[in-house]
Amino acid sequence: MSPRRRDAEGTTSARAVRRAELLAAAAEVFAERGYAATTVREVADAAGILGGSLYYHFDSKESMVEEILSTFLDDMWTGFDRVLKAGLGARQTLEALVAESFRCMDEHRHAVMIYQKESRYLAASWERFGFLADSWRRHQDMWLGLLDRGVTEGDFRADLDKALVYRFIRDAVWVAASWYQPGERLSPGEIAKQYLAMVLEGIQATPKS
Amino acid sequence: MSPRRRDAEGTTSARAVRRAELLAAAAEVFAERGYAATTVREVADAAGILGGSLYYHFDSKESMVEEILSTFLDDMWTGFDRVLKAGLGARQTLEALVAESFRCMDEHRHAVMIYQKESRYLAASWERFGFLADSWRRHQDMWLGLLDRGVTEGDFRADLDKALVYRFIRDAVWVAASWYQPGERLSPGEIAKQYLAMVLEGIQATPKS
Amino acid sequence: MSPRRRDAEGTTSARAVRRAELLAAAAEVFAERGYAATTVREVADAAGILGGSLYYHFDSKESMVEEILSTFLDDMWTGFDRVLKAGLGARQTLEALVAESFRCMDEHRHAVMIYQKESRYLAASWERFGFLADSWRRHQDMWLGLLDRGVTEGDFRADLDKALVYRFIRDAVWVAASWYQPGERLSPGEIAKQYLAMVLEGIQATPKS
Amino acid sequence: MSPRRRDAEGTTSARAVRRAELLAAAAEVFAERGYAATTVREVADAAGILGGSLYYHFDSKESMVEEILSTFLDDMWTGFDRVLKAGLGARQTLEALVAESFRCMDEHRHAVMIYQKESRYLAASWERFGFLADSWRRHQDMWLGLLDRGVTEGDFRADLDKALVYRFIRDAVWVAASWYQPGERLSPGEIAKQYLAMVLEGIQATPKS
DNA sequence: TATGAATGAGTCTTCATTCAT
DNA sequence: AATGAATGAAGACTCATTCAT
Repeated sequence: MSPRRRDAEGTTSARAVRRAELLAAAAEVFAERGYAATTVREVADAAGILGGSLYYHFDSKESMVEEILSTFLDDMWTGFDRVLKAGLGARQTLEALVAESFRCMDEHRHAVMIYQKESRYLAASWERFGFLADSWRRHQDMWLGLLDRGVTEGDFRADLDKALVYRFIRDAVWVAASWYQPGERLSPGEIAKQYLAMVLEGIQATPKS
Repeated sequence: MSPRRRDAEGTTSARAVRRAELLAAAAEVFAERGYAATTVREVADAAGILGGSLYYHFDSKESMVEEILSTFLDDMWTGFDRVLKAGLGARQTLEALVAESFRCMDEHRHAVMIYQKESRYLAASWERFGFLADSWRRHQDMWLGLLDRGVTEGDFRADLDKALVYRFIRDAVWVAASWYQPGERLSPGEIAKQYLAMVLEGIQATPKS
Repeated sequence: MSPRRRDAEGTTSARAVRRAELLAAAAEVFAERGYAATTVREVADAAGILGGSLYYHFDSKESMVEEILSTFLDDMWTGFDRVLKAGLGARQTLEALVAESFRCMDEHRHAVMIYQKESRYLAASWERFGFLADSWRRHQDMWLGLLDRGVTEGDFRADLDKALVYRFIRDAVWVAASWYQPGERLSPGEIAKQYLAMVLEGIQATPKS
Repeated sequence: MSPRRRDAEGTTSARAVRRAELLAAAAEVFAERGYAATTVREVADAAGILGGSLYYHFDSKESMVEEILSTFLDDMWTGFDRVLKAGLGARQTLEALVAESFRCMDEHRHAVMIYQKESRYLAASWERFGFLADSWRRHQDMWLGLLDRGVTEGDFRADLDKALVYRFIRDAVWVAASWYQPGERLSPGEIAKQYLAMVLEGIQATPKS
């Protein structure tokens, strides 16, 4: 029986638990220092073992990031799909997506940072990371579609360049990962609320009419 | 007049011109691939010379990024300082800063991308990059001060978390560097205008009153 | 008992043994070819491993010479100090020091050669090798002091320039390292005896009185 | 007419003068830092020109040392041969050789240092430096022959190992180059006298008989 | 499961040397 | 004669990876 086999019955085996621990350590270091600049030894140090020992659990440094990112993306798209299937209006969909994004950030903070910073480089360098480019494309389609619908339905302004708006929202939301600290002052929900306020209504004081 | 002569009167000497060319090539590659993941050979290839030849002009890979970043930051802060000294109201200051940011992005696109992605890593790893952390701090002080003033003066909404707003604007603006292509559809000025519209008024359709 | 265990009680751990082996190989090559002219690959070849593998054990080429030299100097000064504390007369002290020098040469032949040839360059180039200059100074003080005492006590001639005599002895003794082959014709003790005969009595045939 | 041609009629051409200047600068740096550790740029710096410019005068770094050393050796052997042909007794020959050695050291100090430190490495590494090994052999033959004669003629003690005495004298004399400063306290002649006193009579105080 | 020693490809950097000007 | 930009081979060092224990 191979020690690498996926656990048959979904039991969270000791092995899977250890993998998750190691990946959490790896994600933190990758997020902080950048994937390319991080050595396997640094990952191992963070996990409290020696460099070579990581290779008992993982094939390579690459397969570590891959697993970190795909785990996060699976979760994110599960969440997004749930929202998209809920049959909400454009504006409420947007609100739900932003909320979902911040929830993801709360749970996969380091993965999100890596996704932000390294996607392009990874996708461009190795075929196995093609799924990252796919995810960005899906992201774009989702948002452009939503913005279209929102304008049609009269929820969103029609005088803005949609490609610009898409990037504006995408970036503003995701870059938050780089400063967000779980368990700090603001909860993901509160941040989402304030972000939505800014995005939807702007930061300008409304003239008392 | 020999090109060898030290340039006394600010004449751009042949040497300085060559340095600038090489740095432009380096900036592009660093921006695309990431500093750590870029090899000196790739930089040299992009410049059309051999790896070792770069060391005639620069001490090290590090000193190349250093010069790229400091040149950009000098220009940026010169621009920002000009705006800040102009004695404008909070809202107009914000508009001018955003416009200035996009102008910088137009001129130093790759440097901006590097500044975005690598600042933290560089500043944390080597003392010589302390000026990056300084710049971020100054950035933050500038924006927080401006937001404060804007709220006081009644230009900006008072119900938002200022730290959040600061990061929101900072990120939304700067991350644009990662997709902005000089000479494409939208000019820096137009992008700035649309960004300001979103930031100030939001993307929500205004209810016909 | 695992060889991995940290050696608490001064047990020579496997690691320390390996280091010593590698340093012995390095010392031989450095002594033969000169430190600067020796490549890390040559050291590794001499040790039967690959270049990169040396860096598992040592930080750098520099730290290899440093360890070679400091190990030797520690031993040498331990020996000299023992002699100096023995309360012998000047002449006997000189004899004991020369004997001790040849014993050191027997045990640390390559380190001595390196000490002879590279001290000045190393000490002048890197601060970390300041201990070499210190050792030379101590050497000088020791010999000048001894010669002074010897003249005072009537053991040594008074008509010679002491600085010259010091250098004469120092050089004559230590340069022997460059031709001395352990286990050859003459033992360290015999060489010391003959050297002392020359230094003390000269090579001139004594007139039959 | 090639610019490299040897001046036909022994005229000290401007070219030859410049070569000598450059070689003097090179010798000083080689002596100080060691041949292998010295860069061509350092030689050029010492000469006040740029690295590449040296190649107008010399073929290579190697040919610089070669010329430095062969010039010195030619002079030295001319001097030694004059002494050997003078038909002196063994003891007086020895005195004359030592005196001649110190005269050479005075005139070719840096070359002597290089000869001392780099001969073995150079001779072992490149065929063109075979003349160095030849010189050492000739040296050895000369001294061993002289010592033999001196013992036979009753000038020197018979109870010493001749190979040892040879090395003793050779080293003691030549290593002086490493500390000798022309124009300091002692003249070459005085140093020679004191060295001879030590070598011949020893440093021991002679019992008042 | 983990260790620790080693591998070997690859990286940054140095430097002797060339050459057009 | 000398400059300064470039070459290209080689050197020190790094690091992902392997493997016997």
